[in-house]
Amino acid sequence: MNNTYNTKQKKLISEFFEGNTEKQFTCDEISEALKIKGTPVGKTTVYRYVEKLVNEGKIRKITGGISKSALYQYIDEDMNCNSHMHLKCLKCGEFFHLGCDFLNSVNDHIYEHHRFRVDNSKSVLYGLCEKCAE
Amino acid sequence: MNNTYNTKQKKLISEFFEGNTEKQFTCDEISEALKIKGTPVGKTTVYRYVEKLVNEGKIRKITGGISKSALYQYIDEDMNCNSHMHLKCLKCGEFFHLGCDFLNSVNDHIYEHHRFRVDNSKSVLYGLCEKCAE
DNA sequence: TTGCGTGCAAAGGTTTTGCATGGCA
DNA sequence: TGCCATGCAAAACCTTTGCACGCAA
Repeated sequence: MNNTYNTKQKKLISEFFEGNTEKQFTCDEISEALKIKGTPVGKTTVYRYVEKLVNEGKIRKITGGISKSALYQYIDEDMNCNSHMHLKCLKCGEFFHLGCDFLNSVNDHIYEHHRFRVDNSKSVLYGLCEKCAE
Repeated sequence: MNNTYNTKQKKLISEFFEGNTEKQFTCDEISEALKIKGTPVGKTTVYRYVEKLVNEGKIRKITGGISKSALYQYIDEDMNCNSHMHLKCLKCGEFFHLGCDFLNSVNDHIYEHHRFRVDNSKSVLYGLCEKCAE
């Protein structure tokens, strides 16, 4: 079986995400941040555990933006992120949750009329936020 | 100034996209396909020109799926791709255009109520298509 | 004690860059 | 002719893998 042991490293990575729910990080940044905190976790371990967290739906992997490396972000269960859409500004990188009734109905519409199950934990809409559009 | 010369290579790359508007390719695949056709274009040239076409909004760059490398696809002006959303199945990779009145109103809603300008040439929703969801 | 987890080093793969040559205008 | 474009080779990156050692249960 996989990942049956609770280790210090896994706890540190999870806690790092939980303490930074609105930010997004590369694996390298996570490893560096933990090293600076005095609780270093090797980059390889970060890559491996982060992949597992993505598969479990606990964090979001973001690849579409400006960053060359993949970014990872905690999925806060209290925010109900799986039922709303998300935006990311192509210029400043800011990330927005779109919790509103109209948009929550988009996925239902797509399923009912187009027979496609959108996964909000894997989808991000890109464009320009108000500030960056001037 | 940049790219002021019309070369055989640029023409071949553009024509390749125009002749395969519903498919998506990696840079390597484009270079290989042109080589097989007897009109080889170096991989470096493909990377460089494809980047320019993306910046000009002529082709779409797709990074979120299963493929490790970036995929590129022609944006057919006749299909009005900038006004509708797109889906890509995480399992089979199939790509869908979502042309319908309800969904065309989504971007307007996001702009009016959330002050964000979604760019449909840079955004793809991921999930499972009907077949792959069983 | 057993076997999963960790992390270094190395490999693998994609994309970018340097540079000499080639080709457009 | 002047300058941009091409493409090889190499570099630069990001991510994954192999392996010996460490640690949880």
